[in-house]
Amino acid sequence: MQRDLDIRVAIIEDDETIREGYAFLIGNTTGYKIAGTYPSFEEAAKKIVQDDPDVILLDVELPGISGIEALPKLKKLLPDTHIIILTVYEQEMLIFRSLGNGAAGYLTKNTQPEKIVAAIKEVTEGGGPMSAHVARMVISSFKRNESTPLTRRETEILEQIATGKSRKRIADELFIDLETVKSHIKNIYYKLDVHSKADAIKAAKDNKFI
Amino acid sequence: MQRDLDIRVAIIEDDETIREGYAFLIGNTTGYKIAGTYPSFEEAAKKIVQDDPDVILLDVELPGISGIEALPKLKKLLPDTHIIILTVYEQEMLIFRSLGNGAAGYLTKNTQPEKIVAAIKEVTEGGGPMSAHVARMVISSFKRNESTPLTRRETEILEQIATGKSRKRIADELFIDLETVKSHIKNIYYKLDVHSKADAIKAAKDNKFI
DNA sequence: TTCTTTTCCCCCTCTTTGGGTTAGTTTTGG
DNA sequence: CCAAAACTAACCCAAAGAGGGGGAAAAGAA
Repeated sequence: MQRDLDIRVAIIEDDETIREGYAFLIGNTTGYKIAGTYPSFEEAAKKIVQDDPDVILLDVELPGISGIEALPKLKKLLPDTHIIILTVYEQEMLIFRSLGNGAAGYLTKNTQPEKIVAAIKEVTEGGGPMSAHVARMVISSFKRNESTPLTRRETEILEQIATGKSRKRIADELFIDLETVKSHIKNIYYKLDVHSKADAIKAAKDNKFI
Repeated sequence: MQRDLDIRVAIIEDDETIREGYAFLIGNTTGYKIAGTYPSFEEAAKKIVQDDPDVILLDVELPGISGIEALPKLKKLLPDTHIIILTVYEQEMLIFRSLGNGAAGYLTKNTQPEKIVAAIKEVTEGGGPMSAHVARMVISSFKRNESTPLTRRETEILEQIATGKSRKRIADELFIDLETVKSHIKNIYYKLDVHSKADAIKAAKDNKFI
């Protein structure tokens, strides 16, 4: 086995059974090597830089500093290392935050062993491992709520407001009068039961009206 | 040529050159047949049901009713027809929303002819929006630009601004003075070379700083 | 026709924004 | 440890914008 060509994998996971199970699996796969295993981010921070992994498997729910919080810190310690999030949950928010925080991929803990190894290989080659289930969830999150109380024009105007544009600018771009935009906004606020821009944007996004 | 075995393709695209180009290309490929071509959704709505296509190539930016708006209407008219989105720009959000609304795939208009035909074949065989290519795109679209000129605090404040909150409210929620928020915003504007909220949000989103 | 949507008008007050300039404290990196 | 960067805060100003009150005409769809 040529040590220098192996993909070096680190595991940060508090559950010993899972941690050792993954380590055993990966350590016994040709082309892969365990660079280190740690029960928490605090432990990992001490040694992970000299252990120098190519890929880190990171549990989202760690004791102390959570995986989500640890993500940017790990990225800073090891900018070129790919991080794959491990979680039992498959929740939208968590996925978005993980991906937005620099994770290269996302795996649920019940993923089959072969797929875990395949995912590690994939991220080192520049891809992102994403199960069809997760992909479907992410894509469906872009779906609008069809039972919006807002009319087409109101939705359009609220979208523009959400980009930070002024009422005047929206009026100009939609070729309508400023007063018309104001009227629409009054109706939007009434329908969403809010009294400010920020609350309208939040209410609309929460309900997927925009 | 056995008419009944051909894959029937419809094109909804306002640009005549592109429309006829695609029609010529597909019509002259063995196994494919043009079921109809239309310059707008309004035109398509009149005849597309009796033209009965297996696959529809749909432009995102149509005059009148846009492609995005047309998608659910087409799905309702022809529930079993696969729809492939056509776009000039790589408008990620638009593409994702399309996928969420029932599109089976997307193609940019400069795609090579062979790939267009391949994409049509793929969707008729069940390859949908969960292809590795699309999944990769989803992940990369959530990745922040690591070489942001903005500091952590500036990014945080710009994110808050992007939600429509006032400076006062941001100051309160971050437990800092309004004047501090103003200072940060001045620095943000200077760094992004903009002079307004809307422009800062756009510049930051375009560059994936937020 | 009737209802909804879209359009536009007037009034008002108060908040917010963008910009100029300076400066102390804290954190971070070499 | 020291210097640079980041974060914090203060003062000034004019202009623009936001939110809310009321009303009403025109266009479209049901």
